[in-house]
Amino acid sequence: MKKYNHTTYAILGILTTDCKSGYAIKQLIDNSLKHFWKISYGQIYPTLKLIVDEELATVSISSQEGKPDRKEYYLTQKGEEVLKNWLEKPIEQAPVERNEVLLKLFFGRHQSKENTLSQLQDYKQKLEERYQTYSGIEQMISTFEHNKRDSTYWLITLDYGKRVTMAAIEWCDTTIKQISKEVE
Amino acid sequence: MKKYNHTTYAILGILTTDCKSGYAIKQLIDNSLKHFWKISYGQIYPTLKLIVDEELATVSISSQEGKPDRKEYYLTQKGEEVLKNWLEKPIEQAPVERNEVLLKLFFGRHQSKENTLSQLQDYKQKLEERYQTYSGIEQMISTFEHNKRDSTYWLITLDYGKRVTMAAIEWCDTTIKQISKEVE
DNA sequence: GCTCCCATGTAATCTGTTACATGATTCC
DNA sequence: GGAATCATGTAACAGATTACATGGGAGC
Repeated sequence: MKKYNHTTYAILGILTTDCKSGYAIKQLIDNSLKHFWKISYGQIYPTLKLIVDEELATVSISSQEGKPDRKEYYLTQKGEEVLKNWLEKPIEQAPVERNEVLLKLFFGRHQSKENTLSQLQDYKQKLEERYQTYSGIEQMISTFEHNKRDSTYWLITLDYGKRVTMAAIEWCDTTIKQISKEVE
Repeated sequence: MKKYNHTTYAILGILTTDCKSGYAIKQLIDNSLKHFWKISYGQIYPTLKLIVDEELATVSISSQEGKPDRKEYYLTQKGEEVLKNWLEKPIEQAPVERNEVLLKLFFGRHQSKENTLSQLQDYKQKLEERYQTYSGIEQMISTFEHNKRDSTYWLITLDYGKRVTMAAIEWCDTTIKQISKEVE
């Protein structure tokens, strides 16, 4: 089976939801997916074009009252097969996250401890804000979203974000303590 | 102060260590940095050229016995200032990691539970292998590296990797249990 | 008319990988 | 001579962001 890039698979996946247009796809990403998957319009529209060229979906124009027309994309049989095939294939490798803080820390020997500490404190604060964001979304889903089938997977991804973020926060704490002690 | 990209800063940082040539930079990355920062030759050599053009470093050819000549790069005053400036600047945002497993899971409603489970088990295994790798390196450093100043920062970055990986493994366990229960 | 949101799209640019080309030196 | 390691480099391609251009419709 022909290979496509990750962006294509992500968009095919989104097209199985209620989001059928380029604009709606972007909204879904900005509302829900952005914590682990971002796509810009500069990718979305060209990719939708490719998807139609490859006959993975068909387009039709939908008129809406009070709003401009929009193009709606619907997966073809072939599109569904390509998506299914990707969903069933194990990932090639766990992602290697680029981490600028670790990079700066690696050069820590050539910095003042005070600067290293302030980097760590800043990082910790950003992580705590992120954790709060995740918790807030979680609360909102638990409170308002009673469609269990939808919300379950949503909550699972949030749980991932929270756990990993919390582990990083704890690392910050430990490291800050350790380096502080060395300053004395 | 003029802005450069992350790759440039990373290379400036590496040039403060004993690694002074393009080849040596690549070795350092493959040996130590690759878990949170990868760079290919296709970036290294052009960036080194840029660094010299911008007068952040000077080059000289170094002859070695029994090996081909190599070019050695040394930071200029300006290069050191640019590096220091970057090291002191707080990061703009904590990195957003693309996660293909979460993406697939997000579309989980449209998959069989069995497939979701097998994705999770595969992911867990990859994470466990990674954890073992980190532990192995840690052991090696603790055993053989007695230069405390160097190894401290080294161990801190490894600790980060271990904590975050372990959190992800625990998430896998919880999620696998939860989804298994739903299958019944 | 102006602003805001809805909606689609593209061009320029940046970032990064992969594959290839080249050649010195050592050891077998 | 051949293989392995050391060493430098580039061209083609892939992936992604940013900024811009365009325009419909609603509400003030």
